[in-house]
Amino acid sequence: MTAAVSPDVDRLQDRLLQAALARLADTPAEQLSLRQIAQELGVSHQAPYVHFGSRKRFLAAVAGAGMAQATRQARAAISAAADDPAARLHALADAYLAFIREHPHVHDLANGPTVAKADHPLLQQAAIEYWNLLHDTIADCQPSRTTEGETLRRAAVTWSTVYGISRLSAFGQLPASIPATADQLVHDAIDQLLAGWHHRKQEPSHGT
Amino acid sequence: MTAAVSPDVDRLQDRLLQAALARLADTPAEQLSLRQIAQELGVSHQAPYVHFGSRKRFLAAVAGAGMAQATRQARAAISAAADDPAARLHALADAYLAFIREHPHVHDLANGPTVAKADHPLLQQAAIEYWNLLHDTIADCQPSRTTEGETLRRAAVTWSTVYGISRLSAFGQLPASIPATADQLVHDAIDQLLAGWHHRKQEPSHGT
DNA sequence: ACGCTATGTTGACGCTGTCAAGAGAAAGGC
DNA sequence: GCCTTTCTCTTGACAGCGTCAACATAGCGT
Repeated sequence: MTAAVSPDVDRLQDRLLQAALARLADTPAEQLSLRQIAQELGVSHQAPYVHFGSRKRFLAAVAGAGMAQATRQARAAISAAADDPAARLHALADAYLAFIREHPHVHDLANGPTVAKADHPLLQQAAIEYWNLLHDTIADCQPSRTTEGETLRRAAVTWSTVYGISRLSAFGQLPASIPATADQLVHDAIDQLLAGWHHRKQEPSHGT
Repeated sequence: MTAAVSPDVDRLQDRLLQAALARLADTPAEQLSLRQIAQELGVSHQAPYVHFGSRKRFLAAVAGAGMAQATRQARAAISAAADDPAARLHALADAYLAFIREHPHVHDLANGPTVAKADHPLLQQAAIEYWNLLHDTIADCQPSRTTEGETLRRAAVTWSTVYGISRLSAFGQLPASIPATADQLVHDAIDQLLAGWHHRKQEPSHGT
């Protein structure tokens, strides 16, 4: 039972994760080489293995670190938004879009079949925290009588929609003929969902 | 220049693709080995390379073959559905769900960063055909006065929603606490979208 | 002082994708 | 006829990869 005794004791672990995240900026996770990362940091090819045990667990930790960073950015974006629940939801969607655009391979790694949440506690924890953030932000947009089950379903659908548009857009899978940006599609879809929840028609207004 | 002179001349190419698809049933694309596939078919380790040039192009062809098969199944499902446009859209969503559940790794390969549509004509063609099927099925659900641009946007959002729910569900990313199956979420979301399309419209959206 | 645990190193193994060169058959012009 | 080209496929080699095993070195509690 020991935590970090001093801030720079186990820096290698963090440096490995940071180096991997840096490479993921322009390289898919599957062609990421542990040996190259180790060499880049000037350590032996076994150093990553010492700390993480296997490539899979290392990648899971990388994904966890990336997701944790995304969670922090999303929280900051929500805090900076207006006090309106709907505005905060839009801000969260913007943060999601920004994250997947800046780090598509981190997102792909965290949500793909390569690693499982059980592969590293960092990833498991990060996934829970991100989901809680999504859930709470969406729950704040619900009318007062909404049941928790209904809120969960709406959160799942909302997240899936933002996720789908963002991911298809990030990997260029949406046809170029569509006369809208991914941002427009996402915000329109959210407005539509919000309107459906409150079930009386009005013109949704949100800033940006 | 010749095409298939006889039905069993270039069978190796197809057999390679089929063997790869079979392995993708329970193995992620990234840990698929061309050498193993070749050995399984009793040919040399260079045989796949002869036909496809590189691992990337081979995987693109595999993804294309898988997508083409998915397109056929989706078409069949639509044909078997009732004559109602909404029923056909639901049937298409069911086919999509079934495909991603049966072949999650094929779907992941075709929509991920590993291969690009330009890597093999088969994939490019299959992507176009699937999109056309989606677009046409969704277009049939639009009120008569809908513009083509609006239809395109709605098709993109609808597809993204189905895609998001299906993919998150297929890879176990949706929390277990949600009191609904992926099928229920998908069909509820589609019903909501359909209702939104036919209901009195809110503000006309932005232009191009 | 001693051993334990954490942290890193070196060396080897089998597997992978890819390159290079060649074998054998079919196709087609002379 | 034959000769050349093309297509299909094989064999052999190479560097890079993840991983296993064994060893080195420090810090620390007892």
